[in-house]
Amino acid sequence: MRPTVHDIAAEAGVSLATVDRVLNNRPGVRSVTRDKVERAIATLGYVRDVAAANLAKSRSYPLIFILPEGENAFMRGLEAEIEAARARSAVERTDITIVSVPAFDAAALANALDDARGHGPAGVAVVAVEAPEVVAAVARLREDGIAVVTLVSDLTGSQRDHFAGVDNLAAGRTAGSLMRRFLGSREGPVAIVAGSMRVRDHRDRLEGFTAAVNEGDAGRVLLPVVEGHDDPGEVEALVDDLLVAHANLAGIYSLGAGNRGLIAALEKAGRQSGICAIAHELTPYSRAALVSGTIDALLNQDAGHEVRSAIRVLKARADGLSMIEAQERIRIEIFLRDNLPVDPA
Amino acid sequence: MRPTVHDIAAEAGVSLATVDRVLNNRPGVRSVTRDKVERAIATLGYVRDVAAANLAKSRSYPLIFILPEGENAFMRGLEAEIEAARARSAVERTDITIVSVPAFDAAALANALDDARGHGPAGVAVVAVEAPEVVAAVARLREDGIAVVTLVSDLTGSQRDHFAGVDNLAAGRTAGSLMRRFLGSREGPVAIVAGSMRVRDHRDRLEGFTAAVNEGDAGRVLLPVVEGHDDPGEVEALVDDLLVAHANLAGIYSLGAGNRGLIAALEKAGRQSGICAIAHELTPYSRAALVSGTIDALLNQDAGHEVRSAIRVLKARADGLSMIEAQERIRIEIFLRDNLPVDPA
DNA sequence: GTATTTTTGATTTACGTACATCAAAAATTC
DNA sequence: GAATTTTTGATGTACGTAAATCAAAAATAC
Repeated sequence: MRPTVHDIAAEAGVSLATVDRVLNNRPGVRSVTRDKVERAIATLGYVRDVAAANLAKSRSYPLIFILPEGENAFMRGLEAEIEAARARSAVERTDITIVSVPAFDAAALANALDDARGHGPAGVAVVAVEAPEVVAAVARLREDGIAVVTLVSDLTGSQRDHFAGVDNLAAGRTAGSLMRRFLGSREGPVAIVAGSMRVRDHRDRLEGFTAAVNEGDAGRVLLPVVEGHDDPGEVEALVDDLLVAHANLAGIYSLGAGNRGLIAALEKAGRQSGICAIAHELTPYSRAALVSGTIDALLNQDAGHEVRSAIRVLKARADGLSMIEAQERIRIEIFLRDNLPVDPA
Repeated sequence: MRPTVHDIAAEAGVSLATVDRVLNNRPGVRSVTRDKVERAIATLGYVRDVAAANLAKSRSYPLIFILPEGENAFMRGLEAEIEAARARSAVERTDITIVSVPAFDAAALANALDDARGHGPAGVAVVAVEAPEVVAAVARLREDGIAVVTLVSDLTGSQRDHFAGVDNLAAGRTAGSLMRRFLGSREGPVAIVAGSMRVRDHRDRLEGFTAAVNEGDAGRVLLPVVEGHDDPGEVEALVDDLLVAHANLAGIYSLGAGNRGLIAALEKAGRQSGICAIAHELTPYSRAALVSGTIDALLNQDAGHEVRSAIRVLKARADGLSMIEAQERIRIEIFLRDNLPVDPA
């Protein structure tokens, strides 16, 4: 049987009230006594029964999720997963609020973080934009003892407790390696379409891709990176131009969102162009393009996993508990036509 | 605020005791009254607070894991994950027992299942071997109201509640597709090394691979499947023979375990042989071979995820609760040298 | 209508923890 | 050594559910 507070009291030779004072760092305990109790806790290997504690406290976890607005299919999928988590609120004792901010707008994001702080939540999950004011806003949250998790895109130099997202350097490398192997000896340059170099994940992917696609001998020519700001229309125009300017284009790596535009441009050009296309994130559009052969490979991060992970970590941090590291590792999923999960629709 | 049993009692106009009788199907309630209570439950959207209920019941979940013995690195890794879960028993209210049985031995497995039944656990997780006596043993467990989850390898036609493992048909297809794309126009046949056709996962992988590697035109010659029974020594001898017999061998697909033998044979032959090797399961050996370039791609199933998933599902089933489907989907992970997770060691 | 059985209500204790109150004991100050 | 402050103990209530007991009420049988 698992030891309880009563066992600690007996072991330490103090009353239940004193054990309670130590466990919940309430004042009025001499350090000698505190030591006795802490020794008893260590000896018995006591761990607080979180379920019972939460019951007694009627605890709930108010959490705030901040993510970019706009028609980015991945972000809307992420939001759907947060909604799904909200539906489980009763069971999980969470109370989730979703806040939308303009994409790639550091000032707006910093404001949203400060607003969140005003509500005194137990934790905040945020899709970060890298900027000093955002780092500062996160620091303020942490000073108030609010747990912070970055979601999808990390925030360099910040005090965030955890990053719920993939290793984007490795993701870029993986894309580069696949591009290299899929192209084999085929001639022609490779184009790269990004969203914005303002977000860490895009920068990381670019770096990884560039390194891996030319690993060994290769000598593959990479065209200058173009930015489509995750906007389908913008991306489509950019890819149209690329296809015109480079008749012998061998491959395209789309490392951001707006794949609807990429797919439209490629299909206009006719897939017989034989261009090897690698993109990110499984959405209804990109899925269809993978099945039809317009896209050759998709790298994906499981939005549902990220959201559930963020919630677990925020709850654990709010209670000062540890987490199961391996469970919170977000995988870089590689989808070919052959290993697509069953369509949920 | 979430409704409680008190709210139901008030809503239905009955006493707390009656609500309790209905909720825990105790006898002695007229069907008219039972209906009243059930309507109140529906109206208020009551869901039992599992944490509070478990506290009141001092409930624990005795679980039994049955897996094959032997030096199969993947299975030993799986066992380590079960041990890790056992270390969390106090927090998760589980009480986990591990049972080992000879590999590929249906009779021994059926006996182990019957033994497990004798202990009256809340649930059983089992790495299945396909055989009628195993199916029958699982049926007996289910008759006793014991939840059953198959782990890694499924059991066709059985009454198991859930399968915690990957879609091995898709895994085989994925391997085939990668082999086809990686080989490109390179000449030469492809060899296939299996463990045993007695387990469902190996049969499925073979089927998927065969279909995908020759998709489209391809016309790749596949050598007859050889069985190494997941034994490194046996596998090494088989691969040695293959390399001698087929000087122009283009690729090898190892769909079972015993990769230590495969790697040894390939390295003896010298990797300049330029054979494209694709195998399953990330272990210390296969990881090193992937890094060194002896193996080109590894398909993996996350043993930790499978174990945690099995536990979640068994607990939920034991309580008659539903699960988060997406969370229990075990992914087919594709590892290249470029997206290897950080070495835990 | 009485006797019997079945159904329902009222009440209590328990699970492990949190939190509050008040009295008693110990330590500190002067 | 008395007065004051700090520390500790004893006790009770609460969280939401489970489970048990016993009495009261209602339904059924004869």
